[in-house]
Amino acid sequence: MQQDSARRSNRDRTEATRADLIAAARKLFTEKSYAETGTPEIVAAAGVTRGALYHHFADKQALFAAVVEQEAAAVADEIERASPPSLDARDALIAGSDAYLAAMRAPGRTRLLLLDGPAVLGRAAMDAIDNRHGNRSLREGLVAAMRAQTMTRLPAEELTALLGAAFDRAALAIEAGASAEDYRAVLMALIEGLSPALPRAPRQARTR
Amino acid sequence: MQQDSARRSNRDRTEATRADLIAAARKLFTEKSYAETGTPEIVAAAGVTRGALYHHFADKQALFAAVVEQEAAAVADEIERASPPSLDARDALIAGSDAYLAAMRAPGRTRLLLLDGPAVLGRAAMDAIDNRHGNRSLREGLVAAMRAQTMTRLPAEELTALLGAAFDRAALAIEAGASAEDYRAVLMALIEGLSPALPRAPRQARTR
DNA sequence: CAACTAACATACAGTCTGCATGTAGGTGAA
DNA sequence: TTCACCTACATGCAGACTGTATGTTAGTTG
Repeated sequence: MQQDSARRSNRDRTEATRADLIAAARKLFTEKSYAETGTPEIVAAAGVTRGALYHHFADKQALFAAVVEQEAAAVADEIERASPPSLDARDALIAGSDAYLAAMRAPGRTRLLLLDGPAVLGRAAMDAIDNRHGNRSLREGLVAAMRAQTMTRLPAEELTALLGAAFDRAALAIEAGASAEDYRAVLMALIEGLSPALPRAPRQARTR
Repeated sequence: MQQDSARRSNRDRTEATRADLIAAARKLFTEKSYAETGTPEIVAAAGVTRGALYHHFADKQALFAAVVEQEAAAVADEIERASPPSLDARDALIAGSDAYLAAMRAPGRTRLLLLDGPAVLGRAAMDAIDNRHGNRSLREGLVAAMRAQTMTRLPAEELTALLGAAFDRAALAIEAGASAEDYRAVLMALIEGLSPALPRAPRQARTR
């Protein structure tokens, strides 16, 4: 009778414990920083012991990586949802940009993904995560725009990385209290600048 | 007789000890990371005890901040030396850009200034340091170019931050083994894109 | 030269990480 | 069904690190 809560398969136990740990760690890593969050605090919040943590994750960094991966996926999801394939290249790029900036306003996300992430996991590992999630959208958008002849042809990988870095910096500045409009304007000017052939219509409505 | 080494004024002692600590910390912070470098290791390399460290610096972070400040100043110095006021706005911008990318090739500098710095000190503190040193050059270059009508007028603060972020990302990628030429080309295209009125002459000299 | 202060060295308390060992519960084969 | 095995944890421990408090020596000042 008391089976319902007591009787759980090993796979269910693993899944639940891992999810609890990731959720607790996510909350703490976004409220404080990676360095300021200790594993005793995490496991207390998750309702398990440190033994469970070190059973499921190689070390504190591995748990952090799992949190980052999940959070990056969530951001990418918000972007994809905001820029459906029905939009043309330029509009999709703009919609995706705004969705990214909006998604990064979630408390603590900028520190998790843009400060602690690169420092703790390294730029290489962080690039791999980005390329699986957030930057993938941007890259596809840029490639589409270049294919549609609305953008100068440049190496996609490199352009994605640099524009992505600019977006990241804008997100950080906006969270720090800077004007979102100003940063958005500069970002758009940077992208606009890569569209050579287009007449320089100042602020034409975006119907296409 | 043995005064020469034994007899030192307090100010000399302080200066020497602080310099030794900063130098030792700089070496270790650039070889390993901030987190992987312990204060026992630093003071051993500097030839003092941890008591001296905590006498001169509030904590490990404060020592790190001093190292970052010094390193940022060194980078800014290399940039300024490469872009004298005799150059016109555009040439100075290009020379400064190349000098920055060259300066960031010093081993460990990208991690110190671009990964650990922001994560440990926070973006706000890091911005303050950048604005005193590296970014100042870039900002002045951009403002000069905008004044000379060779660049679209945009908010200087924001444009500097975003272009600076792109430069930073390029430096990281280049250190990771990416093609310096490709990243340089994309950076130049981004800057070039901000020069609207100019005919799209590929590489016209720019006497004014 | 005497009082005072700055520049350290030493010792200690608290906390953290990672691992090694122990145990209870789930699983698969006979 | 049962028994051997394995997975999922809990507990305890070793090493290391940070920051501070206290003690000592060397410089400074009236």
